[in-house]
Amino acid sequence: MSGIVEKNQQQLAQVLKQAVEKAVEQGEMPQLTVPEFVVEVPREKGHGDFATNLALMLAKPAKNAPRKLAEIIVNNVQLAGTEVEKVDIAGPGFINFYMTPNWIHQVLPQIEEQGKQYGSVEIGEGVKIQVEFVSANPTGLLHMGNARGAALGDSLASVLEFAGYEVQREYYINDAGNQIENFGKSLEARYLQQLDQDVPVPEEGYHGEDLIETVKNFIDKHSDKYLTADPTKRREELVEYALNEKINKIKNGLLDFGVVYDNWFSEQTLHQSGAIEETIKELQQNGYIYENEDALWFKATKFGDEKDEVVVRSNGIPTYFAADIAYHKNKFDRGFDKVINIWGADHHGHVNRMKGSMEAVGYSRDSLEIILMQLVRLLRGGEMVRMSKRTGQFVTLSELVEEVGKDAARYFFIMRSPDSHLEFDLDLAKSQTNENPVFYIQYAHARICSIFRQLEEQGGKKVSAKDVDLSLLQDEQETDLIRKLADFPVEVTMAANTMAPHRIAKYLHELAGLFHSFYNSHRVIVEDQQQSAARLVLAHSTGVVLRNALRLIGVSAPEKM
RNA sequence: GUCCCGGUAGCUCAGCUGGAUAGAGCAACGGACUUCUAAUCCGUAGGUCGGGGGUUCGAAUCCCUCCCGGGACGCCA
Repeated sequence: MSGIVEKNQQQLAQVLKQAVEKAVEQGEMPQLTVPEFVVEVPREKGHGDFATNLALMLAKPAKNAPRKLAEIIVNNVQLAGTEVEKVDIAGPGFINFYMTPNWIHQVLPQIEEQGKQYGSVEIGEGVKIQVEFVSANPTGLLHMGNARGAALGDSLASVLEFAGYEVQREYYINDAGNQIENFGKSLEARYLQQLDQDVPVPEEGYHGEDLIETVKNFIDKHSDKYLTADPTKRREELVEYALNEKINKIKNGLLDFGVVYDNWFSEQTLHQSGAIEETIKELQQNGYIYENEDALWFKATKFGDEKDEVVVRSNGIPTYFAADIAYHKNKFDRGFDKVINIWGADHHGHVNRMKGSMEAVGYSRDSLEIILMQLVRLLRGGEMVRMSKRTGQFVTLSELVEEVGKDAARYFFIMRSPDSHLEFDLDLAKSQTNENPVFYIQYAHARICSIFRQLEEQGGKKVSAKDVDLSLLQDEQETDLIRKLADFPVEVTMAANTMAPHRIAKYLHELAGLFHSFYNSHRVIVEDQQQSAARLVLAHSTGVVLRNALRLIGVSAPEKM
C-alpha cells in the first residue's frame, strides 16, 4: 500500500540498476557492483520529477567521468512501462526524469478508494512497539512538560500505527518509593493544618496548593477520624485516597487532551510481585552488581556510562533506578520488539545506564529508544510565564486546554522537533487570525466542507474519481496540490522512520497553503460540468488527506468555522 | 571539569542517514473581496547556515577545534 511517489522511485531504481548491469555486460563499464544510489525528488522543479545521483556514485568504481557514465546509463535504460516522458543529464552528472503530465493524477482515485487509510504504509510490518509517555508522578498536576510529552507521545504512537507498527500506549504510575513517602508526609501536614494543627509541610515535600483541596475532600469523607490515629496508618489512608484522586484527575485531563492509554502500569505491582528483587538477583548472577558502603551498585561503567549507580540503598530500600530496570525488563518480557520512552531533557543522565541495564539483563540496548524533549517556555503578553513545581506555581494541562483549546495546544506542542526548546505563545495559540497555523489548516478543511454544502444546495452531486476526466487538472495550482497529496505516504514514512511527528504538522501547513492558493485562483463549482467534477474530486481528496493527517496529531477537522 | 541539546532571514523554526540556485510562518512593504468562508490569496524585500580548519566531484548536513545559550552530573525521581 505504498504511494505512487515511492512506487515510481522504486521502479526507476530498478531500471537504473539494470541499465548499469547491461552496460557492464556489454563492456561499456568495467566489472563492478552497483553502488548505493538514490532516486530522489529534486528540490528544483526544473530538475524534473525525479533525479538520481547514480552516475556520480559510479565515477570512482567505473573510473570514468560522471557525465560520461550518465550518458551510458541513459543509453541503456529501459523506460518502457514507466511513466517517464523525458530524460536529461544535468549539472555534474545527475540524471533527471520528467514524467508524463498525468502520472500524478492516479493518486486521486487511490485516495478515494483508500479513504481513511490513505497515507498508511506498511514499513512497520507488524513489529510490536510500546510508547511510554507522560508517566508524571501522581502526586500533583500535569505541567507543560507533561503536556508536551502527551502530545508528542500520542502523535508518535498514531504515526507509528499508521506506518504499520503494532503500538501500545502506556503510562507508568510512580505510586511507590521515596516520593510516595514524602507525599504521605505532605498530605499529613495539610490534613493536620486543616484540623487547626500547626504542622509545616516538610522541606522536601509537595508544596502545591492542590493538596489542600485533596485533603479537604478527604475530610469531607472521613472527617477528623485520623487526627489521633497511628501516623503510619494515617499516612497510608491519605496516600491511598490522594493517589486515587490524582490518577483520576490525570486520566481525565489527558482524556480532554485526546490522549487515551492502552495500559496504566503501577510501580507498586513491581514491588509486590518481587520483580525488583528478582531483577537485582539476575543482575547479580550476571556479575553486574557489587557492594560498596553497604549499598548495592550497578556496574553502569561496563556499558559505557560515566559512573556506577546505586540500585539498593544502604538502608535496604531499592532506588528508583532498580524499579526502572525491573519495569523495562518487564516491558521486553511482554514481547515488545521496540520500546520508546519520552522523557524530559533533565533525565538525560539516566539514558545511558538505562540502556546499559537492558543489555545487562539480556536485551539489546538499541531496542530501547529514548526521546528527550527540551523544555517548554510559556509566553503570555510577550513575557515568560515562570513555572515552579516546588512552589506550586505552574500552568496545568487542564488550564491550558481551557485557555487555548485542545486543538491549538496539541498542534503547538508537536510543531517543533523535540530537540528544540519550545516557545509556546499563549496569545498566538488563542488568536483566531492568520498568524495561527492551526486555524489556517482547519480553515482549509472548513472551506472544503463549505464547497460541498454549496454543491448540495445547488442540487449537484459528488462524482467518483473513476468517472472523471482528471487530465483537466493541469493548472499549476492544481498539479501542485495533487503532487502534495501524493506525498502524504512519503511523509508518514519519514515521520515514522525518524520518529518525528512535527513533520506531519509541517506537511499539513503546506498542504493547507496549497489548497488555499488553489481555492483563490480557481472556482471549484463552475458551469463546465467536466471541469467542475474534476475539481470537486480534487477538493474532496484534499479533505480526506487533511482529515487523515489531522487525526494523526489529534487535532479536529471542523466542517464549519 | 565531563556529558547531552541547540546556534540557519528582524522573530519563531524547518531542512541535518552529503546533492544542483538554503526554505516556511510571523513581522515589514505594495496589491486583490458584486464570487464556493478575505480566518484567504498574489507580489516585494530580507542570509558570513555561530567562527576556523578538514574529508569530497559536492558540506547547513560528516570529522576536529573554539565561542555562545540551555540542561544534566545525588544512596532524588
